[in-house]
Amino acid sequence: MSEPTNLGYALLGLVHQGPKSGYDLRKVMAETALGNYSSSPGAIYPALARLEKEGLVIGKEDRSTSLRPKKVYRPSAKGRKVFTAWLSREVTGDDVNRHLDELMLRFAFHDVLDDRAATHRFLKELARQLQVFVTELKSQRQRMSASMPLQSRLALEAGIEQASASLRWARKALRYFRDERAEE
Amino acid sequence: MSEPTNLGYALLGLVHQGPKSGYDLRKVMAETALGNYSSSPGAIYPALARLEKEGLVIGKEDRSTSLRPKKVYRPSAKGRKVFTAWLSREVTGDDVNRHLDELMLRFAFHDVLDDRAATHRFLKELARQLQVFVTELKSQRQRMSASMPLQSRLALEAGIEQASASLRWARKALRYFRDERAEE
DNA sequence: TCGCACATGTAACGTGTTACATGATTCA
DNA sequence: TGAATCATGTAACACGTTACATGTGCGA
Repeated sequence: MSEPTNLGYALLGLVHQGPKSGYDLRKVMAETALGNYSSSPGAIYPALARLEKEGLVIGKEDRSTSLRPKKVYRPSAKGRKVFTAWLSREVTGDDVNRHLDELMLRFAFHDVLDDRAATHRFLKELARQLQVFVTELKSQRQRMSASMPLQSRLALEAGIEQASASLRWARKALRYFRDERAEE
Repeated sequence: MSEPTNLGYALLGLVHQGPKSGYDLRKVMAETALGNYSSSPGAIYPALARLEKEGLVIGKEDRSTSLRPKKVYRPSAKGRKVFTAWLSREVTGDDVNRHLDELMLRFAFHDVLDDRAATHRFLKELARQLQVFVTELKSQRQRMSASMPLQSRLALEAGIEQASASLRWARKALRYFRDERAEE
């Protein structure tokens, strides 16, 4: 029915790396940068329940250890399809502007695609859109900096620096996914 | 009763720059980087209503132009106090990790404080915490990069680059707020 | 036996998103 | 007269936060 949230996609991505229980997932979320998408039980467990209800993951009770039975999740065929479709989505200007975190999340799981050309395209488009974004921010600075207090101007500067850093990163990352046949 | 959200603080900050209607605020939000905190009427108008209910802003009907009366907001004394208290809050490690956006929002409005020493302290602490954060990310990279797919490793790298860019920016910005008497 | 890590959930709450609704004023 | 802009809102909905609840197995 409805689309997973970023948290949902993060969880779906993690179970692609091997079957995991809710508790396992919580730990990974808490210990890595993925923690930005929350690691609290009040978010994780309902998110898993939603993924299961939508048929994107399959949960199996596991009593192998005599512990309280834990539920281990793995992606379903549909889950794999939805996930790779998400990974393969076009990179839009709006994404770069407002949802850069989601783009980075997608990139972090791009190995699931196992398609160097697709990742190359992703980074290429990301770099292009970041370039546009940086240019926009700079023209905003030019237009408005005279009328802004020093602090606001510097805050805008911070945005420019961060976006520029992302752009440099994307260009550097591109080198790792250059296609074998020189493709441009 | 309850604390304003980032959107609430953004609006409260904007009315410090001069009385503004909901529509004015929507325009500013839509046209600037503040747009990250939403510019949709379904967010702005309820947020303003909350600020008014909490006594942080005062809304006045304005019929000066014969238009449909528009409501113009300005901060109350309490609103100014709450706002400056927010601006003056300590910079914590958790903030840097998960709420860097809020820190930048606070900095962008720091001119309201009109206190160079306070802004200097803010940036100093921000730089310190960013340094800690970058170090943490780098040690995470060291510990885990061997077991991660190339893409995840690069995504972590992106986080490091962004945080480093913020750190460089904070150090540069510090120079603008050096206290007159050399204070360290 | 005491506390900690393991393990899974629920309930209330606030808020942002999307979509809808309404109406005045200005200009072509 | 019709469209664009000014101007303010409401309602349904989904989701994350916080806090709570419950119980197991293990090591000191």
